[in-house]
Amino acid sequence: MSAIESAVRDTLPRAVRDLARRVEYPKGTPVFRQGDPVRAVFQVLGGEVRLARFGKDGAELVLQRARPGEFFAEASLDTSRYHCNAIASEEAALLEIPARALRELLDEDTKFARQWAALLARQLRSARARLERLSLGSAAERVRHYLNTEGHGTTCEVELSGSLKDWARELGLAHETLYRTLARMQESGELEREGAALSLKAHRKRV
Amino acid sequence: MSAIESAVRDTLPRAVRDLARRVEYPKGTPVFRQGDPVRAVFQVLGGEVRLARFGKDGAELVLQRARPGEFFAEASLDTSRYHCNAIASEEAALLEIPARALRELLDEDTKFARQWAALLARQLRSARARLERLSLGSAAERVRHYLNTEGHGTTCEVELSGSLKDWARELGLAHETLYRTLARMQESGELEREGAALSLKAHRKRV
DNA sequence: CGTCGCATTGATATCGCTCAAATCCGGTGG
DNA sequence: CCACCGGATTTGAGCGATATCAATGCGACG
Repeated sequence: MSAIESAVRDTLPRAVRDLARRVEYPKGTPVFRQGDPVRAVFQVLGGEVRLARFGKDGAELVLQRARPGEFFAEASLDTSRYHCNAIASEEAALLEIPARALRELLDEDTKFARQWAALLARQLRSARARLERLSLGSAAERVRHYLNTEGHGTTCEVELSGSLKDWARELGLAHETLYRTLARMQESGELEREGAALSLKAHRKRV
Repeated sequence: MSAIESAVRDTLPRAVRDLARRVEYPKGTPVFRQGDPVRAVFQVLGGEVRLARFGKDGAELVLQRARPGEFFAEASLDTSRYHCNAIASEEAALLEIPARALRELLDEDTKFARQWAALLARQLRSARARLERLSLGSAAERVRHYLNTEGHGTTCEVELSGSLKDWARELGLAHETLYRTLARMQESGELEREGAALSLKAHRKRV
């Protein structure tokens, strides 16, 4: 196990770590599928897992991208079945935390229960930020909103983790539209771009 | 206080009820504003409260509509400032639960902490459902998704609570588009409509 | 070297948004 | 009781932005 993995793992209370098991999934492997009975909650140690649903037309909708340190399926803890599909989009190392044991721990350890609630609240705020973003009408506004929301520093710097195509889907745009929008924003000098690093030039008020 | 209010109130543990205070807000009154320090979490006893943010262009984005029995600002419990505006869209009676006391209660009462976590998880699933909906490309798909997701029974019946205009904003559509879409869906026989009651005729597989 | 997926750009069509106007409806005041 | 008002509900017309289809370059990988 890498040092990074250890660091991630250490964010959990010992009690949880003792419950958990380390598992690995090759790229493209499903961790669970929609409708499967809920057996565990997961934390990503390394790699990436995507939570998605598929529409009848086969279009994939990514609900969440879980990166190292992040949890997923945590909203399913008190349901009987998973409500979406989890697929390792990169080779992934996961910490598998049995649901039953976690539930018991939540009943015993109030400190951990508080942390858990805070985790859920954070996810909820994040989901609402995405909602706000998707309700914006134009592509440029969504990009700006993303940078304002997720970016760091006065220039709202963002280091994209995946491909632009992935990002486009997260923004609810066709990837071609995103390319063009970025190009236009660079053209106008509003946006700075070097590979996967984006930043705003003229910083305007937060959304 | 009405019988309904009592029933709502009874869904809370006594310990919380003892902390809470009943307050009323006339239609249009702000309960709190974005940036205000977090003093309380709320449960709606009667009426309706909307949580919204305003874009720089003045457009309102409704993040959540809280109806009787529902909580709001619960995701702000462990933050220092509210991240959106709460406005009574109808005359509203609320239960105001001081944040500090609630935090203490969460540390003491494990049973309540579990309920609280379940509440957050429910909200999270709901937000993700909305996310899924907004990422759909066409107006008709969003309407179908809404009915499939929120509707009851095999025909996905839904009783709209507000105006169609409100619903349109929740779906991320211009109201004119929603009117036309509904009209076309009725035209094609896919949708049944009687005032605020909607239902699907030919039920197809869930999204 | 061939293949595959991402990145990019072009052309076109579609769909939703915007502006406009007419109607309906509930509530209010004379 | 009736006139009037504001907001919701429709419907129309036109524009523009985005999705879609297509083609090309490019880099990674076997």
